[in-house]
Parts: sequence; structure tokens; C-alpha cells
Amino acid sequence: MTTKQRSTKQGAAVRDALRTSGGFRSAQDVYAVLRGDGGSVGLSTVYRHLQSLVDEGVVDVIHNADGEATYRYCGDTGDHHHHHLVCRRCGRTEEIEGRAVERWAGEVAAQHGYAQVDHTVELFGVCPSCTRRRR
Amino acid sequence: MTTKQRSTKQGAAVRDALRTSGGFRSAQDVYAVLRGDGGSVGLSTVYRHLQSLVDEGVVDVIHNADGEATYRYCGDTGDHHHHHLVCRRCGRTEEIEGRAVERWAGEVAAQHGYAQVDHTVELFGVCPSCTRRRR
DNA sequence: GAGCTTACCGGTAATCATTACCAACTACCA
DNA sequence: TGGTAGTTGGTAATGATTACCGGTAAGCTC
Ligand SMILES: [Zn+2]
Ligand SMILES: [Zn+2]
Ligand SMILES: [Zn+2]
Ligand SMILES: [Zn+2]
Repeated sequence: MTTKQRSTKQGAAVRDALRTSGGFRSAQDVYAVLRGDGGSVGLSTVYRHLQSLVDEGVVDVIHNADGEATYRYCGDTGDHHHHHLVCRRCGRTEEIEGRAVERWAGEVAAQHGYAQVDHTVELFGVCPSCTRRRR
Repeated sequence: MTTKQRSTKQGAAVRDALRTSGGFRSAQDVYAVLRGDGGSVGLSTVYRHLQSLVDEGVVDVIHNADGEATYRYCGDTGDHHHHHLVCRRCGRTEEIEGRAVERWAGEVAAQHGYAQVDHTVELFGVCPSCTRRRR
């Protein structure tokens, strides 16, 4: 039997915090925000829910340059395969997709005889706002 | 003045271990191998040299799914921009490149007005050998 | 080769993100 | 309202990576 999921305020808080943010945030970031809002959430709980959301497929994970995991709510557009263009200053994120990359990835893998191929494709830059602000 | 680099046997050991391996290996992996060979290297030393090699540009880093850093010697072919097709079973790696992806990345970034754009593109699969071996 | 200077070594302690534990708590159903 | 089982959150444990620092040795000069 599939474990029944209970709906708790903490779960909602974590999900909303991420959704509202719009970009990629670390677990510690989310924790800090929720604490700042006066709510009392445990760090364990934050990690737990982030993981659940990832398993559900509504949240994407990317490891930043330091290897730290950052999460982003992609649920609303979440079923279709996509990638991201992330601002390395403010974390703002645009969802992107491209037939070209997908085709290329498949071809390359096939040429080398690799099976069960998956891929990681992320773009990092400085968004218009951040560019304007700090020129 | 640029700090003068001394050539030590430990440095050579780390570099050779990576080069010989051919694939992406974690610092701990390299450490284990060097220890297995009877040599006595310190873990700190391994980390230190891996970082140096990365700074020199002869070694590439990728964070695996767990966020752990893995390193690969790409020095011999190292000047030109390239990506990797990595076997998630044995770590074997093929260097790959593609005009298509580079162009696509540039276009997408431009469309969204992002500047100083960099990208991460890595393919993960199961290499021919590993596929054959384990059905 | 001997002596010097100083980068380098490596063992250990410290840092940090993430996970494991577990007793107290509460959502949900009858 | 009561009971059951999933959930919470503080704390301890884990694991990778970094900071320290006294001891070692590479490279240079004579
Ligand atoms: Zn920005
Ligand atoms: Zn894709
Ligand atoms: Zn393989
Ligand atoms: Zn590229």
C-alpha cells in the first residue's frame, strides 16, 4: 500500500516558499526564509519536504559550484522535460528547452554506444536586472 | 611574482593516477588508489593537488548526483572547450563537443538578455562494456 | 656536497551540508 | 472524541572538504 501523505502546514510552507521564490534556493536558504517569517520549522523538516517534492517531480535540483544542492519549484510547468537559465547573482531562473540539444545528446550517446543516457544541461549567466543594477 | 612551483613525487602521483584512470574520480578514490599502490600520500595533499590541477586547467570537475566532486584529467586535449559522456557504472569517459549545443546555448541566453553566460552540459549513461557485462 | 630558504607534506582538528534518530505531536478517520 | 500512524524538530552522527601547523625536502648558491 502506498503510504498516505498527510497535509501539514510545514509541508505547505516549504512548497510555497520555493514557489514564491521562483529561482533555485538551497535548503538552508529556504530554512532561513521560513524562520524569518516567524514560522518555526525544523531544518530536518525542510530537507525532508524538499526531498519529497523532488520525488514527486515538482521540484528540480541543481548542484552549484560548491556542490551544494539548490531546489526550484517547477511543478506548474513540470511535466515536460526542460532545462534552466539561472542568474548566478540573484538566482532568478528561466525555463528553457530546445529540440536541438535533445537531438544532439541522443546522437552523441548513440555514436558511442552508450545506453540509458540521461543529461544535465544548465546555463548560468547574469540576468538583465542584475546587469543593469551593477554595471 | 608568481609563486614558483616545485615538482614533488606526490604531485606527480596524483596527476598520473588521474591520467591513468581516464575517467572521473573523487578525491577519496584517488587517495585510495595511491594508498593501495603502497605510496604514502596524505588526503590533504591529494585535495591540494587536485585543486591546483583544476586551476591550471588540465583537470575538469563535475559534481555527481550526491554533490561529491569528481575530477578528470583532460590536459592532453585540454585547451579546447568540450563536454563529457560519462559511464555511471565504471566512470569511463568520452570527450564530446558539438557546434549545435554551443550555438543553442548562446541563442537562448541572448533571447533572455542574460550576460556572461556559461554552461554545464554532461551526458551520463552506461558504456558498451558495462552494458555487455551486466545484461 | 653542504647549507639555506621556503614551498610542500600529512596528520589532526574544524567546518558545513546533509542524514539518522527518536520522543513528542497532530492530521485523519471512525 | 479517541486511537493510530505519519509528521515534527532538536540533537547527534556522518562524510566530504578545508584550515592549521610543525616537520620535511626541492631547488638554489657557493
Ligand atoms: Zn539576477
Ligand atoms: Zn534535455
Ligand atoms: Zn562503464
Ligand atoms: Zn559547451
